[in-house]
Amino acid sequence: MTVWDRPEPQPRPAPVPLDRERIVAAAVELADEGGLEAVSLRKVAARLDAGPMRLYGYLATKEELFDLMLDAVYAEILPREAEGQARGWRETLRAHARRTRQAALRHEWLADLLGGRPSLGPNALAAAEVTLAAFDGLADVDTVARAVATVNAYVTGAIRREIASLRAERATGLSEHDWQRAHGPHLTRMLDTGRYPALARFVHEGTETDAGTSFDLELDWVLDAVAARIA
Amino acid sequence: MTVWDRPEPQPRPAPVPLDRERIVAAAVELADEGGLEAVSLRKVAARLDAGPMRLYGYLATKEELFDLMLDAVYAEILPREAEGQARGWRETLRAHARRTRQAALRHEWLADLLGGRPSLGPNALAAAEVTLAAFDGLADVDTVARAVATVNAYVTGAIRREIASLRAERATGLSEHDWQRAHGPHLTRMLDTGRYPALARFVHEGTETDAGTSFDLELDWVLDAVAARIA
DNA sequence: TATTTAATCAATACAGTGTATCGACATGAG
DNA sequence: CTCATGTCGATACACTGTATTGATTAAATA
Repeated sequence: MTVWDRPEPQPRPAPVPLDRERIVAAAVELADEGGLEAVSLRKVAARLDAGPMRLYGYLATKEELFDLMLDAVYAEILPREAEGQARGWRETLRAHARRTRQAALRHEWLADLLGGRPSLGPNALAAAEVTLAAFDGLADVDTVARAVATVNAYVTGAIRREIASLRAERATGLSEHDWQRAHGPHLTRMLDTGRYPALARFVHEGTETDAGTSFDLELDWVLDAVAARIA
Repeated sequence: MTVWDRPEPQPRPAPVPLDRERIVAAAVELADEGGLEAVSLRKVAARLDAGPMRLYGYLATKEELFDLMLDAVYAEILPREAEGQARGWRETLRAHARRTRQAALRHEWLADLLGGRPSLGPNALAAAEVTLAAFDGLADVDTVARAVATVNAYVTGAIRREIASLRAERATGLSEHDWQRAHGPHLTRMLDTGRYPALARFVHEGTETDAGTSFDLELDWVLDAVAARIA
């Protein structure tokens, strides 16, 4: 019995009208401001001028709130009606991946939720639908499923990596490149031990590439891999 | 100033001798038994017959404990000395990915930590070193960095996905295939709405493939993509 | 060796958490 | 107008991470 199975309680002329949408919106606000850890049922309820226990009419547990928040973000990720299926699987997947990344930049806590549990909300399903439909008639179901799974795994991992280093940068106030050299004297000291010669070369000689560009380039590698199996 | 920067306190003839290794071992035990959420500083300390505050001589914060736990797992992931670099980048990367997955099956909480913050512990660095060294002389630094980043992103995402559905299965006591059909009546009902025709086809017609096999196959796709750019 | 200094320890305390319980209350039905 | 249903919010509980504080111990000095 998940959130998606239980109907919302009927609205009542209460001190403050309440529904899941409002609850989730408040939670998303809090998370945008202070990360997932800033989301507590008490604070969410407070934003809605309600007692904490009031929420338990709409949610069975805090995890369910996270599920709802995630699905709310999937709503943002869905393609506009306009940009239809006419563009082929590759463009569809690429666009979906990039929108997901953009959503994660707007809502950094998305990185903590992505891939954390199966997403079965209506918007997550709709996103899956769009993606799968883009392969209609192009390959057998299992190949398509594998293709989508592979790309999604990459997207999840890449977003987590990017957000993780974004947070680390923010915590130290340095760019990633500088941060790698200055992060505590630790990394520098480790590299100077000579125990990581290859790694040292990469840290020193590597080019600092824009995260968005890296994401797109790597994504293209993965899409190429898929293309090779679809054709 | 991170964990890696601070030396361990000198051992003292205390009621119970303590060091980071022992602390991390206790934390890992707890996490193996009850997941990350079962790890509290109080419980870790209790396992070591120590007061909770005692740990703060060895850790500055709970997050640091997680960092140490993650690095402890990286130690398990490192290749045995024997199986050296002679096998080429592809085998090196593949083996690393599979060992990472195996570690995640032993320590499911790894899925929650992977990609969560930059890993700069000695073992994580050693793992990076081995991986990067496998490309020595085969391509320019930036290409190699991109290759490794892509594969790692896939591995992170794929492991999270697998552990997530493993947990969901366990929670409902059903196989994934059955679970998709039975998960709350929700998914079934959603699919029956006809709003997700492509998705419905995949759920009904898709073959239930062993997770390990899927991981390996998809990994090979990604490795192919890398190969195409290295050669 | 005697005394001071420094460090480590455990206890206490605090503010916060998710959620179970339960009495008060308001709403709809009869 | 009365009664039953079901929601609401207060209280309570067990637990969390960690700041603070004195006591106790070991090391350094005289």
